[in-house]
Amino acid sequence: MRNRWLDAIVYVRNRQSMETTPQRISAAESEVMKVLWADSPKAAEDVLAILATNQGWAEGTVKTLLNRLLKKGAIAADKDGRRFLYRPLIGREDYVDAESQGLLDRLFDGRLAPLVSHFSKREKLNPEDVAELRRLLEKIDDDQ
Amino acid sequence: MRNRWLDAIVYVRNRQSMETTPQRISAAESEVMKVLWADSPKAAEDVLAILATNQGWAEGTVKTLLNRLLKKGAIAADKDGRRFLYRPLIGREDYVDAESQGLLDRLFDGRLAPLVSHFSKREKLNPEDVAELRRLLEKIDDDQ
DNA sequence: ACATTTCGTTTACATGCGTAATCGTTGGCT
DNA sequence: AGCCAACGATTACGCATGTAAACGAAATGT
Repeated sequence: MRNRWLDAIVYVRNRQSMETTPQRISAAESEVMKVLWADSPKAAEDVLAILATNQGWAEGTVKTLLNRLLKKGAIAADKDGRRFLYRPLIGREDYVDAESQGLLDRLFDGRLAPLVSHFSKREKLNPEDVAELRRLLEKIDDDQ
Repeated sequence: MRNRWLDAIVYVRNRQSMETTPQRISAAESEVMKVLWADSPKAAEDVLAILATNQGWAEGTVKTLLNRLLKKGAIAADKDGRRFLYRPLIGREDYVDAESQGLLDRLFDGRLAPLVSHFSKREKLNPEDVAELRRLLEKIDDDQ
């Protein structure tokens, strides 16, 4: 059973080879994605400015990550004069969705309630959280 | 800012060096942990029997993983005649907790409600899930 | 025109991980 | 006593990742 990629979360197809080559977005790469999701397109310089500050990364690091994301097809680069502007190709919602579902699948039988239950048991829910969840459920009910 | 291990989920201290060396439990390793959490102590043979079936792993693979977990201090091995019996040193609850919290921190500002909200927006909540969540909230309220 | 700056591209390198095979030791069988 | 089987320990190896530095080409300033 090929299960090397059971944990593959967000993946893309490599379009030069027709082979299906799922590629995860790594933790470091996802920091870059976050920056682009927050506001794009952005030049490498701007991405660097943000990540240098909030992750302490050097220029080379950010460039490598941008390139790896390009190869993985997770972002695109559009020429803008002498430089490129980068923008995400995969949506943040899809990414979040896949990551979350992956965690639920691995740890909670794919369902949300057991996760909430776990948090409750571990006393990680303060009254505000509970209130917020309650409001959410009400809204969900209203909607249908 | 050293943040290489921001994502470190479950970690242990290497006791020969006093250095703090956080080590994640990898995906494959966590499969071994699952087996031991389900029932322990267990001989390598028994762990293998399970993982050979449900992951398709060869003997060498399982032994490597057991050894890596030992080195990481995530499990212990107690001599039982000529063989060893393995048992977890870190609790499943702690592991699950750290993994879950890690995801929430990375994607949902550390809070649970936004995750639930995300699932709801993505229409990943069927009525049963909603009902279950509602029951949970009631129970939580009752408890305090 | 030439030197310099600025980008993107290529190369680097240690460590972790998935996935085993092989080695070595020790107890048991004949 | 010697051989075999069973187990743990050691070694292997390619790919991913974190973390860059070095290289090269193009644009810019002088």
